[in-house]
This record gives sequence, structure tokens and C-alpha cells, in this order.
Amino acid sequence: MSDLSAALDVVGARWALLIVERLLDGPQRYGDLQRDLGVPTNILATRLRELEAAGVLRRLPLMHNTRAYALTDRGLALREAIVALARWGEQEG
Amino acid sequence: MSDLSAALDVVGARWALLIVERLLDGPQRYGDLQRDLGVPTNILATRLRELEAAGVLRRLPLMHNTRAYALTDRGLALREAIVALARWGEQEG
DNA sequence: ACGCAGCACTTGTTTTTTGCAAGTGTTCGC
DNA sequence: GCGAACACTTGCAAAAAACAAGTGCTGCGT
Repeated sequence: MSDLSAALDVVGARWALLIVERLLDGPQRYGDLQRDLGVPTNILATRLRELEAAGVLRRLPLMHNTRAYALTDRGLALREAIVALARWGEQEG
Repeated sequence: MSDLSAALDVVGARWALLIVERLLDGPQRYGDLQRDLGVPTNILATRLRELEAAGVLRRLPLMHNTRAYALTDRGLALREAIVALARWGEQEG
């Protein structure tokens, strides 16, 4: 299995990179991600679980029953790949 | 819709980036892609059609009933993003 | 102290995508 | 003119994603 397919096994699922991109701006709460991205709530819950298990992000307990999702170092390391893809997408095709 | 999601609309489907990565080494025939990547043949046919429609690659007629798939300039421009993702995947998680 | 609103999800159900297996048409070398 | 290779297509099952509705907390206002 190539390095690329190893990466795609972690962040290749639908919405995964968009979630990580959103977290590059700093920790976000569940409801913020949901509203900003328009991702279905069950998919969001699944992705956050997978990305946490993969060590890309972690839950931060906030006050009372709220928490935030923040990128780990491994998650932050995706910045270059995300920027490169976004720049590619920005060129009209 | 963000630049990133525009990019993912084109190359976010399963196998798409792996196909493009393989073509970064030069034009390849259908059967080569199939054998090298292990991608199901109907998915390969679908992706090649989509990527051609998106201007990422083009069909080159070869001799008799064979043809090759080659990246366009737009397809080649994905190299940086693919390299960045592959480097990320290569770091152990 | 009771109802209501917000947060972070879960639980069905339907639709879409993917994967597997087998088959089709064309061309070429023998 | 026959078998094999190439480039696909077709039909069907399994998996993933999307849609809709509901659940369990907490905290605030009255």
C-alpha cells in the first residue's frame, strides 16, 4: 500500500478534509462544524470519531455539556496538503 | 462552496487521486491502471470518464484497439497536492 | 421547581456509491 | 478463423452517505 493510499485511508472519506480544514482556524464545537459545513449530523459524528481514533484531532472538554474539537500535531501537519488542494481547486477547470 | 470542496468534487471520489498519482509517471493504459492499483474495472471506467470530463486527463489513441490515459496540464498541477498528501501518509500515525 | 432552549449526539430509513462477477465487442497474431 | 488480449459494460449485492426524527443532558429564566 502506497503512502498516498495510507493517507486516503485516514482522510479520504467524504467530509474528512473539510472538517480538518475548518479546524485549521482553531478549535470548533460540534454545532459550529455542522452549521458551517452543512454536513449531516450522523456523518459528522462518525468522522469525528474516526479522526480522533486516527490521532488527527482530540476532544477538549469545555464548560458544562459542551466540548471542542482541536487538531493534534498530526492534524496540523495536513495544512500543506489542504492548501495545495485548495489552490488547485481555485484555478478554474 | 470553498476552493477545497471544489477540488474534492473533482478528485475526492474513491480511487481518483490514486489514478492521477499513477499517471504522474506518464501515460498508462487501462489494463495497467487496473492491475497496478487493483481498482474494480467498472469504477475505473467511471473515474476515467469523470476525470476526462473534468479536464484532468485525456485519452490518447494508440495502435489498433489500445489507448492510453495521460494527464493534462490541469492534471499535472495536482502533483504538489498529491506529494503533500503522500508525505503526510508516510509519517506513521 | 418546572418548562424551555441549546448542545451533542443517536437511531431508523432511503438513496447513492462501491465492489464483485460475468459478459461484450474489437483487433491482432498465428 | 481461432484464441487471446484489450477496453470496457451490465447486473446484482454490500457498504456508505444522506435525510428525518428523536434522546439525554445542562443551565437559565420565572
